[in-house]
Amino acid sequence: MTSRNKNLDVLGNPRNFLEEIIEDDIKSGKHDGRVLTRFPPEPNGYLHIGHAKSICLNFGLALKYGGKTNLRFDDTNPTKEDVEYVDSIKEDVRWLGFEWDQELYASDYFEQLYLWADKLIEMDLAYVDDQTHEEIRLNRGTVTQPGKESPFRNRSLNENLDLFRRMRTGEFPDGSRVLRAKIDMGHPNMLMRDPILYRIIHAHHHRTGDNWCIYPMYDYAHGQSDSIEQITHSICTLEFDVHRPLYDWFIEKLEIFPSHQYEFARLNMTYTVMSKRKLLQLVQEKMVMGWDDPRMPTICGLRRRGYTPEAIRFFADKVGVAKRDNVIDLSLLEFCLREDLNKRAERRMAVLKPLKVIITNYPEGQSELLEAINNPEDELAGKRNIPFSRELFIEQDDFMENPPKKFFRLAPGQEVRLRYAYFIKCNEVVKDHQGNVIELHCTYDPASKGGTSPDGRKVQGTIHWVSAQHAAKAEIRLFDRLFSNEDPDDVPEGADWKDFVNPNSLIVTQGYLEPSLAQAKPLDKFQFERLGYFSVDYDSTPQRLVFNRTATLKDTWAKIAGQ
RNA sequence: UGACCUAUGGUGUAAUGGCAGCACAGCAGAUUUUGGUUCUGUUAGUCUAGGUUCGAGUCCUGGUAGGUCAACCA
Repeated sequence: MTSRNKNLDVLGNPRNFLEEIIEDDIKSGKHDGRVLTRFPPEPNGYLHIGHAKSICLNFGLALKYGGKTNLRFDDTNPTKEDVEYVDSIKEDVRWLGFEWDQELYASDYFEQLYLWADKLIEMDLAYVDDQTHEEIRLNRGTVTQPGKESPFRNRSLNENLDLFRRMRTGEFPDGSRVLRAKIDMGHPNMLMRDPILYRIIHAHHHRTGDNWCIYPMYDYAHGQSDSIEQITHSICTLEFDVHRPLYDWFIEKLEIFPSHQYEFARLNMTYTVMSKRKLLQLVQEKMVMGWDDPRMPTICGLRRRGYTPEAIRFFADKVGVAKRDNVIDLSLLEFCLREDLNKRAERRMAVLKPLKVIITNYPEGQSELLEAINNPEDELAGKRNIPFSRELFIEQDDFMENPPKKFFRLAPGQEVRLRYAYFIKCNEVVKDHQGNVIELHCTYDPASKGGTSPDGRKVQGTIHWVSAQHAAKAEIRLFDRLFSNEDPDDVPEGADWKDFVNPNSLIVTQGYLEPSLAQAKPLDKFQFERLGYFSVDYDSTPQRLVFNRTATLKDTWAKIAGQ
C-alpha cells in the first residue's frame, strides 16, 4: 500500500517546509549543497522551551543534511547583556544534546560592521542624524502615514564621515546622534524608513569592554553576521518577517555573501508565558525561586524539574514547524515526558499522605525483605528488596471508610494486595476525637507472599506501602501549573498577567520512601507508583533529600471519583 | 486602516490539482501485582463567496478572522 503522502524524506517521514527548501537548494546546487545554520540568542536571559524548538530546528536541520550550526551571541546591546546569560545558554544547548561548530559573537564583527557603515556613507546610503529621539519617532510616520525626511538627511559625504568617526571616538553623548540608512521615508514597510544603524551607548560591554561607544542595531548586525559566517539558511521566528527586505537590502548594497532568512512560527503553550521580559520579572519579583525554578518554562527549570533532553527533543519534533500561529497544549509536552520517563525511570514506592496500618497478625519486632521489580518496562533494570514489617504506611487516598462502587482499594472488610508483599484485609478503623481515621488494623495472609495467593483468589486493587520503621524521609515538592489561566498573555480588561500566577503552584510536603531511596543522587528519576514521576533536586544531599514531582501519571481514578 | 504573514477536528501537523491522514486530548473496551504501561475501537476538520478545472484543502479574485510592524530592544 503506497502512502498517500508523497512528500516524504528518505526516512519516510513527512518533511516540513524548511526541509523542502533545503532539499531543493541541495538539489539545485545552491551554496554547493552546503548547509550552515546558526542559533543566535541575545545573552539577556535564560533559554526557554520556545528556544528549545529553535535549537532543535537549527541543529536538527544541519544534522539531517550533513551541515553544521554556529552558536552566535547577538550581543549588540551592552545595557541588557551579561556573561551569566552566555554561560547558561551554552550549558543549556549542550544539555539538550547539541554541539555547535563555532562559538561566535556579533561583537566579534564590530570593526567590520563599522567599516561597512563607512562604505554605506560613501555610497550615499547612510547619514548621521542629529534629530532628537522624539523627533525621529514623530517623523517616522505611522503604519498608515508616510514619514518625513530628516533635515540632516542630505549632509555632505565628508560631514557624515567626520561625524560618524567622531561618534565612534566618543565625542558625543548618548542619544545625541545616530547613523541611519538612507532608504525611503515613505516606504509602506516602517522598517525601511531610514532605519537606525548605530546609536551611541557609553556602556561597558561584557566582551569588548570600553572599546566601543557606538553599537549596531539588530537589523544592521544580524544579516551581516550571517553573511560573514556564510550562513546558508538563517532561520528565525515570524515577527522578523517584516525585517527581511532590510536584511536583503544590506546584503545587496554591500555585495556580500547572500545569506537568506526564513521564518517559522514561534512556540506558544497553554498555561505558560514565553516572554523573556515576563520571565525576568517573575525572577526579580521573587514569584519563583529563580530562573531554574522547576515551574519555569526555562530549559534549566525543566531540567531541575526532572525533564530529560530526550523528552524535549521529542517534543520539538512533535510540535512541527509551520508559519501559522499556534498554541501547543501543555498535555503534549507532558505526554512526551511521560513517554520517555516511563521507559527509563525505576519504580519505587513512596507515601506522601501517610496512614498507619498495623498488621495485627504479623509478629512484633519481625521484618523480612521482599523482592520487587525495578521497572516493568525495562528488564535490564533488575530487582531490589524492600523491607516489610508489622507497621506500615499507606496512602490516605487508598483507604475509604464508605467507598463508592468502583473503589478497588482498601476499605473495611475489603481485601487488597500490598504491592510485592501480601494480601491484607482491614478489620478495624481507629479514629481520633474528631473522628479522623488515624490508624488501620489489618490482618495479612501469610500464604500470599509476593502478592499472589496459592488458592487463586483475586483482589481488585493493589496499593503501595512502606515499612514505617524502615522508611526514609524526604521533602517532596509538588508542582502545579504556574499560571491558572490557559492564556496568561491574554488577560481581561483591567487585569494584569501576574494576577494569574497560581498561588498553589508549589506544595511542599514530607514523604516516606522505601529505604533504597536514601542513596538517590541529584537528578535521579523515579516513578513513585501511582503518584507520578519524581526527580531528585540539585541541592539534595543524603542528609536532606528533596524530590521534585516531574510529572503526574495519567489518573483515570480521579475521573471515576469525580462522578 | 498601510504593508507583510497566516487560515485543515478541541490542539498541533500532513496531504506539492486526484480516497482529507497522523499525533496529543476526549470517549469506549481488552490486558495488567501501578486506576500506570500496552493493545483495540471511536468521536471530531478544509473560514467564507465566487471563478478556473473532468476534478480544488491545494490555483485565481473578493470578503472575513487572527498575527506582525510605528524601541536609539532583539
